[in-house]
Amino acid sequence: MAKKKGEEFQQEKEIFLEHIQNAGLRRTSQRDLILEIFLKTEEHLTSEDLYWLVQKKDPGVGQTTVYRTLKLLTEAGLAREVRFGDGKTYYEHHYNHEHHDHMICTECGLVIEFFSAEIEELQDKMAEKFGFTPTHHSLRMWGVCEACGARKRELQSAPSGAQPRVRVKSGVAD
Amino acid sequence: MAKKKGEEFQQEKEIFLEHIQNAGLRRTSQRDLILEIFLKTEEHLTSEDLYWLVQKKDPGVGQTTVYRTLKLLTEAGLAREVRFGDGKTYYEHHYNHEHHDHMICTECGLVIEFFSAEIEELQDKMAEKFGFTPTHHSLRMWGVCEACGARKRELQSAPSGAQPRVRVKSGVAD
DNA sequence: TTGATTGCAAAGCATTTGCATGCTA
DNA sequence: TAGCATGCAAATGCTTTGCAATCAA
Repeated sequence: MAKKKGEEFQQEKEIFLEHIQNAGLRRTSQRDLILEIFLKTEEHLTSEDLYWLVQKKDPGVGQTTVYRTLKLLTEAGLAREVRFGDGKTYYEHHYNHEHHDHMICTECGLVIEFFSAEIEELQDKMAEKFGFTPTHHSLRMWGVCEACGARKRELQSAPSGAQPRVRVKSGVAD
Repeated sequence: MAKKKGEEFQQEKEIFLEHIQNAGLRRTSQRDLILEIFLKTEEHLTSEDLYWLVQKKDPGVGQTTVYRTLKLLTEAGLAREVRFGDGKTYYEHHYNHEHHDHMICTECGLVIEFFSAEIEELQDKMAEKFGFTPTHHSLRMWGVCEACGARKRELQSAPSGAQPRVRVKSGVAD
């Protein structure tokens, strides 16, 4: 649990530095800090989420820099953008993380990550059938998670207390 | 080709009227016109696309009404919202249209609709495994379509002439 | 008549951009 | 020192909302 500062995520940090050098960019304290906090947070977070976390460490860092740095991390292959249908862009770890897809509970906002090799295979087969060469994809399912399903079955009409972290807007999909 | 006004899409129109009545809403000339034009257009279109088409028939109709009516059509089950990654919301026909997913060419903007019962089945199986009850889903693949792939293979370095209808932003996904 | 509907303008939100200042390499 | 990076404010793009006037039922 107790690790020295800077000892973790060495691989990721090297990747970032390399990307920065290859692109002729510059290393800054802000970028270091944002990367550090991003790597430490094993959740889906928005630019704003990350901004507030960064604020706690260094109130001088601006929103814009967080936005820009997240783009950078994405380019470097460390982060991946995802959307769950509430209009915000979430970021998740990408490096050393197996590709996966998402189920989103429209009741409590829970996000379940899953992976199915069979589905991926069928997708590729489908693409091939159309002469399509896929570079990336996104599969999301919305619905009700186990806990919310059970809760709903019991208390039929009571309004839920906790607010979902991801509130999906109106009727349909994305 | 020559069909009398009002003879087409009777089913859809009835569904719309029914929905309007059930919800205690009112039938208006704007809604009729917007529905009419939406039904006639067998493409993915944004609220703005539809707005301009409507404008040609009745310049008095406002953007807002188109937005609101598209939401209405979605609620009535006649339309479905889709996003292709350019930040806009597209609408497609939903009634009497088999559910399908999308491949989006990041070169020319071509959108291919496809359906795979096997994939759907595996999705449901996956969901079940997590105790998740899905209500709807979205599967999209981005990549290069057949034509663009061929074109790229030939003229390696010439810039493309036509602009894609759907221009996918920056690096990643959604 | 009543209350839903419309269209305009203004507001909202998440994100991006312009620009003067600050700082890496 | 050159020019990338930063942070602020302003701008953007899509969508929603407030509101007075209009109109369907």
